[in-house]
Amino acid sequence: MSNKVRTRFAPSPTGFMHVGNLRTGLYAYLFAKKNDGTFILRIEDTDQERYVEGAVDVIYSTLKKAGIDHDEGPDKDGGYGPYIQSERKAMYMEYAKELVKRGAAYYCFCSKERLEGLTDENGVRKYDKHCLSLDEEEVQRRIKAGEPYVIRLNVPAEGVSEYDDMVFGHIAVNNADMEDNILIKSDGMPTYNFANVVDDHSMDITHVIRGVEYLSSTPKYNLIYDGFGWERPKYMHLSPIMKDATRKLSKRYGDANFEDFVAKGYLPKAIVNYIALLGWNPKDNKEKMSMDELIAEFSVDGISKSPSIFDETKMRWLNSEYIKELSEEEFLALATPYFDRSKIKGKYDYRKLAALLHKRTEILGEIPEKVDFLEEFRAFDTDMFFHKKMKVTKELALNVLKASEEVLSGEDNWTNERLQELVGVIAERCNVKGGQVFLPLRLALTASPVSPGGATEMADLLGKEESMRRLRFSIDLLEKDTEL
RNA sequence: GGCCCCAUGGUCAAGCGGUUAAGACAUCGCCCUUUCACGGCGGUAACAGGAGUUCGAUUCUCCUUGGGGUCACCA
Repeated sequence: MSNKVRTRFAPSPTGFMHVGNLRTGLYAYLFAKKNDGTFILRIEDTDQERYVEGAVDVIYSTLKKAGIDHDEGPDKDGGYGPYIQSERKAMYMEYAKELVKRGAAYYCFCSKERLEGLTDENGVRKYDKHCLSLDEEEVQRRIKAGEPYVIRLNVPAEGVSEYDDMVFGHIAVNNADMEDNILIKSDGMPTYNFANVVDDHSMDITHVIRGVEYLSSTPKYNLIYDGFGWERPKYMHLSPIMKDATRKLSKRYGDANFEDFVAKGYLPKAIVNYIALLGWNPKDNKEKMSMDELIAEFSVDGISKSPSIFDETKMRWLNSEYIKELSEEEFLALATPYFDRSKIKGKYDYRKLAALLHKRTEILGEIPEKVDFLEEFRAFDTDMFFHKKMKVTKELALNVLKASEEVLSGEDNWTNERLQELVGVIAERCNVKGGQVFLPLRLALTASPVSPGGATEMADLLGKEESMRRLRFSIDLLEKDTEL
């Protein structure tokens, strides 16, 4: 047993990784790295009911994408294996027997019927230690006779169990409020409660980092450690991430999985950065942080005790910050699959498009809707041309567009730079300000109040032929409208 | 229902007895290479309520209210 910090992340292979769960793993990782410790991955697959095929691979790939590297795990033996709970089955019964010997646990033969009879008016049931009084001889006789049995924890009938949590502080629970939980089920398999303690101890876990749902049952875990005479680990319980004030963010809502966010166009780094900030904040208020910075800044006193509501809007912002710092090449590479998924697949200059979109993209997933207008030009509401601040009216817009048609139709050097110059010419001819040309022109070409670029950039992208076609179309539309 | 825990703007949150109660996101307004966006600047907005303790409470104590968790042969 060394003094080195050892933390673990013990997910169940039940499908995609939920961000709340990932955050727990992240904190365990950050704490270990911050303290020069070891971070261990353990797969808790004892619940065959919930087991999902391929889910173990999801755990690996999620951790890899998130940049969370485990030092030990099923694929990285550190001498504390096996790291998959189902492969550890054999050891638990022996440990349980040891605990019985030490008087901290006992055999129980009570029938389901008898147990149900113990239910009180609130529907709450607490085992009455009925089998605790059985003597050794009778126990052995009944086991030999093949009677089914479980092994229960022997919680003291009186007194208080307490411990100090690293984030919640002192926690005290009356022993009388705790039940003699089952450690070994009648099928000989351990319950989670027991397996967890045995695993943590045999893997030398020094700091147990997990969700608050275990806060009040931790005294029970401690009773097991005490029963064996093992040193208790330190505990760090984490408040949940909520969907809103009353609902926990959970798999059931289907929108909280790491993979789902990646699919929507969030960069893994941004997701990790955001969830790191949910429930924890560094002393200096820094928000955008790399994994190395997170490790350097991480501290337990920055962890908050109250639940945090997941705010996707803020994560979008953080994601846009990460996108902006990408190089043009990197952005083009990331955007290309989204171009291919949009209506403009295979058309237009992706590089040019990417350059325009780069600073205007919060999440990659919104790229298709931002470029679809290139292929979807149709009748629109001409009220868009009315702009009070720019002093643009439909009439003015019509004049400008007509002049634009004349000027632009004779131009063969169709580049952004040249078009900029021509806007000046048009403005002069109509005796209006430049902005009064840019605005109507941009609207005429895109049929949309917001576009991924200015008027000339849009014209450049569309090419002369298509630009002229749209210009004509918009003029017709406006003429028809202003006549009425 | 018993027990454990939590409580600062719409959201994340700083604050650890004396502050004009930070900052970020969102929102609103203004500015900007005359249009979109980016960017810059600024505004609106909070200590759940009530008793104490104290010269003085957002900060400490208690109660109320609200919320979360937990009471399994699930993890």
